[in-house]
Amino acid sequence: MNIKFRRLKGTRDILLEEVERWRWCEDRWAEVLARYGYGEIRTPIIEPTALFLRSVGQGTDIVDKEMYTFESKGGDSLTLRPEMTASVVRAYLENGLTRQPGTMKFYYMGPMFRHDRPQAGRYRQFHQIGVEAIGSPSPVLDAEVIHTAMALFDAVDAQGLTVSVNSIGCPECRPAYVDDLKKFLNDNLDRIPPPMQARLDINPLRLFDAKDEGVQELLAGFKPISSMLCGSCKEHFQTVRGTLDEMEVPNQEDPSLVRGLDYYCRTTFEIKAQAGRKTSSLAGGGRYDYLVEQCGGPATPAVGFSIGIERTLLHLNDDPIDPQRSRQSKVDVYVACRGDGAERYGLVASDLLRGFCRLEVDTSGRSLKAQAKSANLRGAKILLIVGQEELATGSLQMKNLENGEQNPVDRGELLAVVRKALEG
RNA sequence: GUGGAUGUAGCUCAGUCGGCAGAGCCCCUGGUUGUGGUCCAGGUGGUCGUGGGUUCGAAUCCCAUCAUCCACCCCA
Repeated sequence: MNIKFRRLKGTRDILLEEVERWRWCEDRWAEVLARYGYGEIRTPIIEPTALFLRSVGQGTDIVDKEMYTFESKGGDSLTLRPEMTASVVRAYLENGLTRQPGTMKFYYMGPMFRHDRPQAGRYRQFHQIGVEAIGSPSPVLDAEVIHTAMALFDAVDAQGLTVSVNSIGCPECRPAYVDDLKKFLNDNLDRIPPPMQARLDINPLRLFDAKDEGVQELLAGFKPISSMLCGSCKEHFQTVRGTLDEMEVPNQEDPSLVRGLDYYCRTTFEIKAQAGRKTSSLAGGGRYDYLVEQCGGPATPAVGFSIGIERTLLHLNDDPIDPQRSRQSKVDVYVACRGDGAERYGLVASDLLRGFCRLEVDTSGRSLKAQAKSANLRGAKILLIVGQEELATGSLQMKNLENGEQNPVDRGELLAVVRKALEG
């Protein structure tokens, strides 16, 4: 068919049966998050571009090449959010929550936008569920946050995941390490592919992200950041890992885990899935103790993560959705109508059934046979038939589609009779 | 931005050596004058992604282009 409009590259339609899967997950996640003390936050999908420039950071791929940025009619630069942490921090400050006692714990679910090249598990509009816990510097909170992420995966039966953790230090200890790293890399420039050399000056830590074998090998020969952490960062990291161990969250240190966003400090972590011989990152997060201050608020430590919903669903590996069978919504009662006035009579007479069941009144004008077929396809337990005879006698034919029994029902008794039939 | 694969009916896909555009599923109608899930018969549905080229003749060969998927980069 010559369709006039197609969906944008990297976007998807989710319908019916697949939406049910999403909601199944979302319901469980909301329940888990409430148990960890999180409340939901919803923020706008568009934000001032500067918010992401300052938080995510220039020099990151997200900001440099993946943002959906456009100009408003008033001439302001706006951006479709590529991630949520910046928005939550903005909202935290804008709503005057800095004076709230204790740690503010928010969770969110919603679409994010990054102008990437799409591929398996990667979309330009994708969805994340995540948390931000703002106001505590405690390493114990880092551990709880990681535990929360695992609880979310648990709640939807996601198996076979591994937790990687690292510490990237703080402004006290990181600069010295970065300097040494920069020197080391400059001495070995010939072993770094040119496209990655650009990264060297802006954020050399991100070379650790490279999958290039030569670079990996090179960096494997360099001292890990853990060897350069200051005393308090070292202690923080040890407490995070120790607490995870006590909570029986298997985790491994990954010195190459530096994450692609600027605002992280100390703890960074990632949760990965093995799919064949490939690993894909389902979730990532970490501590960001300086972001709130950077956004104009008081110095406030925080930690959070986000989970990729599409990737998680992909990993769940459920039975594939049958495209033929999943294009009709389910109902309990189906009303087939035939002849003049039947549709009107059928709708008015059966409408009260909607108080306790799912109902569909067929107004297609097809043959009774076709309507009955649809009733079956829609999973109806009861078929109500309205024709001229029923109109004349003030009744409906009620057919039980499970056992084939059929009887006339007086219109006045319809509610009671259908309710009983559905319950039995 | 780079590389690879694939584009044929609503869906999943065949289509040989260049020779009438196909199957299964879905849908519609009938068998059953008003009855589903099984069965039988019939039917609707096509810009063969698009544009050009070669040829008597192109879904098929060539070129270009677009789209989708996969991979790289990077990330969720």
